[in-house]
Amino acid sequence: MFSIGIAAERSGVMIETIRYYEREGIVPKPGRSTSGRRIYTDDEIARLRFVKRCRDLGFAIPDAKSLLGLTDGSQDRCSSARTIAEKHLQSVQKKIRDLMQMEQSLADLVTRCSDDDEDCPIISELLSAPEQ
Amino acid sequence: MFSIGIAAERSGVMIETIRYYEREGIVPKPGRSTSGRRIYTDDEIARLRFVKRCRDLGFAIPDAKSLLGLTDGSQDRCSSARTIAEKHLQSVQKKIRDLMQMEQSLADLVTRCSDDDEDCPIISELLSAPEQ
DNA sequence: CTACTACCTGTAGCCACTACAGGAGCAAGC
DNA sequence: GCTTGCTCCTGTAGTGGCTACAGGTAGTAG
Repeated sequence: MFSIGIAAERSGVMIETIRYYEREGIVPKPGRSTSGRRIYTDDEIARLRFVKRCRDLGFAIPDAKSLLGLTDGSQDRCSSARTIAEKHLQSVQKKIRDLMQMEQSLADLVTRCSDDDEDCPIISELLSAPEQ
Repeated sequence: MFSIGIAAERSGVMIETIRYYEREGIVPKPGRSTSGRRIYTDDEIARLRFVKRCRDLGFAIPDAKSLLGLTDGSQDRCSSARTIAEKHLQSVQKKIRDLMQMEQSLADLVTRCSDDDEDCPIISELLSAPEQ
């Protein structure tokens, strides 16, 4: 049985964030001491760590909640989990593509920039009207 | 002289966003008609488009504001612009690296997932305690 | 007994919008 | 001239996922 501070330390989730997760119903409410302090079991700390790992992998909170829901031994856990993970993987891949496009455009601008104040490509290209 | 609707259409910035930019001082306040409606010049629409392009390239609003400030022919525009762009380029590259790391981890999980409910790697790896 | 923590609740702030609610003005058709 | 419907106005609240207070209580160490 652990205090929220210990739970934070062991799960890697900040205290304020733990309370936020509880408020939002992402993790179940833990027990309380007589004086009203939260008391966490190992199991509850594992749940917090689970959510942290999901978040580190970029899953949105609702996805993390769904994945956490699968840990209690429901049917078709694996295919459900894979569906969520594949969907997320695709969105990560799209983000990477978008960012690489951005990177290309930015690198172009920076490369072509040659301290010529009269024709700075960064300024002038951003200013130029699009063909629309 | 154009209404906010036309300005939105020509700049690609949504009406609500234009008002937001004005409120936040990112673009200067346009003139008003006698009945209080905003009136935009070509120049002001070009500024909106400039901010849009900056945002599309992922620049933060303060950066977009700085870059927009350079369009009025200040000294060292080009090197100032390049400094901002290089810094942003680096942060984009870092984001790409982080996302590719995520992608790798996710792809691993999905690949190793084989509909085995007893040992779904997505669930079990997320649940397993880290060595810490 | 005092000082210092760790904890509590509730609320506001972050970013960059987005989406209302509730009202006013304006142009076109009847 | 009157209605209809469109665009515009202001002001405020919501989004996601936290993070950071303010102001208070409880427990512990010296």
